[in-house]
Amino acid sequence: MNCLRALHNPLEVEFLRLLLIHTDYIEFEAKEPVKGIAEEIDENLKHLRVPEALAVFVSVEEDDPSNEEDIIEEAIANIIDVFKKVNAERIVLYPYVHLTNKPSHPEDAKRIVIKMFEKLRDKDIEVYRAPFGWYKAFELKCKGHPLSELSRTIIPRPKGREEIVAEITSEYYIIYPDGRVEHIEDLEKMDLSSIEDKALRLYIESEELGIERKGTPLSVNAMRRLELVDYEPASDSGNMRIYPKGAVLFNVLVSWAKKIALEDLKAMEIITPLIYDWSEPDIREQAESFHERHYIVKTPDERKKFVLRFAADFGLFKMMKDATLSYKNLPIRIFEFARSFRYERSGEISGLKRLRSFHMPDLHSFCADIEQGWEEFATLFRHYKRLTDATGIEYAIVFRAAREWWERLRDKLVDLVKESGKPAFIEVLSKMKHYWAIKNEFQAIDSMGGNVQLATVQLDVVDAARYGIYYIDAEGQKRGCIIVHSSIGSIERWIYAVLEEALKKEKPEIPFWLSPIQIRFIPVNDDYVEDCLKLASEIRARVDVDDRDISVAKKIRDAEREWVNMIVVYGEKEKASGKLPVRFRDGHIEEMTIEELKERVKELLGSYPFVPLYLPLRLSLRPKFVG
RNA sequence: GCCACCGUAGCCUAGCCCGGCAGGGCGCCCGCCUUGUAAGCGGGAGGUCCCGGGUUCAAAUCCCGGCGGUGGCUCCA
Repeated sequence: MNCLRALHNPLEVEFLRLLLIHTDYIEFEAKEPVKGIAEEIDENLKHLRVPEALAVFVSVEEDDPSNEEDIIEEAIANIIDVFKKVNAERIVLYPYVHLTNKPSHPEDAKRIVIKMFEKLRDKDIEVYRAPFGWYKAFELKCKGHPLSELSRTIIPRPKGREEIVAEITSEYYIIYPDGRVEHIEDLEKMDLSSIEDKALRLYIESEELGIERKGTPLSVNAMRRLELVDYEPASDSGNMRIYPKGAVLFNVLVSWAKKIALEDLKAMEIITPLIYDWSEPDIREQAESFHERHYIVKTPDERKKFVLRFAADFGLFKMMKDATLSYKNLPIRIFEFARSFRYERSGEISGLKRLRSFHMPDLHSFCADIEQGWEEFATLFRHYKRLTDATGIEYAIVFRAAREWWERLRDKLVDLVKESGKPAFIEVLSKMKHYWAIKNEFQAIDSMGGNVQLATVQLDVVDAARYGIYYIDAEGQKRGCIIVHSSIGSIERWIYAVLEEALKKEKPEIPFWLSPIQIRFIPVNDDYVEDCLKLASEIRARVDVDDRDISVAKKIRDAEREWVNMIVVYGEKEKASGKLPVRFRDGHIEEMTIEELKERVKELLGSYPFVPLYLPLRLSLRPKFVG
């Protein structure tokens, strides 16, 4: 869900020039004030002679006032660096517009020079300043050693992510379904017992307060024992092997994701390449800005390098940049089932929760304006909530928003939470951290009380113009789209969440529609295998037949350990009566005819997607993959 | 990436602290049993004790380095 970020080049925008001269002395005299610019000064500051000084001539160029502090800081760091290297005793700041041919407004320059002066003084450096806005006479004697004459151009160092993030402060709220918005004064000290929604409470403890979990999530062993997913030692860490039964579960989830996107939301599906040319400037810039967290693929002759995509955005945005869009087309939704790769650091990989290779159903909506964007955000939120509810997993609803957008969208957001009937935790950030104005997260709670993010919806107000994704409005003007990024979350994480939810119970159960094996027939002995095969083939469900030559009790035990939803023992009695004893996970047995069973299956399946079981019908023909 | 713990047959594991023939259960194969709602009985095959190095007469065991897994930290664009 992440983006190509074409950052503007700071070189072209703002800077400050310095000329640094290590002097035996510098002497100046203010002669005449420049009209409208000159600062008022004491008589005794009009004429100064400063020995053993580092003379710093400063000119301020057209600058962006929003970056002023950064520029000053960087300039001070440079001056002090030279000051120490040349071992000067004091500093003289000398405003000198002539170093540039595109000077800033004098008021800005004056303010910046004065601030620099004050900062240097605050660092206990003996510092003097020539008055601003006067015609001055000056004289100096340069020492002439190699470092005695230097010029520096100050470019505000683009801030690292850490710095930007460190400057952002957060406030927290809980929005209740009755419309109440509770401001949390102190997250550390808040009374969690007052939160009725258990998942929300667990989420806050786990993610926001970092309370330690009790141990290894149960799915880590279960995924292997159930022959769903396993580690692949012959690959890189975090690249999993998926067994046939895992593939069934995987494909049901994929069908579900596609059904939501393509049928319910009428998105258009696309397929884009996995690898992207490393020499494309925007791709390279984006990839490099991401801490080397990507795989590189080289051609055999090593003449070309490609980056393995870490999200669907690469191909999608390239495609949309080339597309011609009219306001009449909007909003449009584009879906891609995107296998993605992220080179997560070794300690960050974990079970099915965090992988280096994963499958992300990715849905992007392109909208005309913020109103349409919000409508889309709300629509997607409703869908994802309904669908998350359908899996029966325990989850918390979280929103994050930049302050300006929280203020702007607050009423609408509260209405959305009211409508959802579930309280939501919201983090309000002092400024925008990424591209989104507001985002939503569905946070599932695992068997150990830990949390993992599944679905997300993000309202992106900045990226479209940056990527060159435009539409033509009713007046024929080119305008940037509002992009809503969203996903139900990776298929792997869904497998994790479904298993974790099942494992919270004493007798784990996967919801019928997701379960790899839904019904198992157990013939009492060889004489009934053929009948069972025939019955199994009549039901549109994932059904199999345990035809192994072992005791019925043993077959039942195996079926239970495999979490089969319904077990049917079939022998003489059943053949005679036509009634099937269907054993459910809770242990109770219901007698029903084959027609009644088929009806029950239909009910349970409802409108969920169905994927057949692509495994031998007879258990005796199946290999054991684990154990 | 950092810290801690772990790595013995396809799977689960005993043995490791205190160096001396690698043991059990599941699964698999063979045979018997013909099975009725959570493990029927007997036999057999199966080992690079994660990898590399070191100490020692002798290393699964002790030491060093690596790889892999899990948890925590950080991170999650």
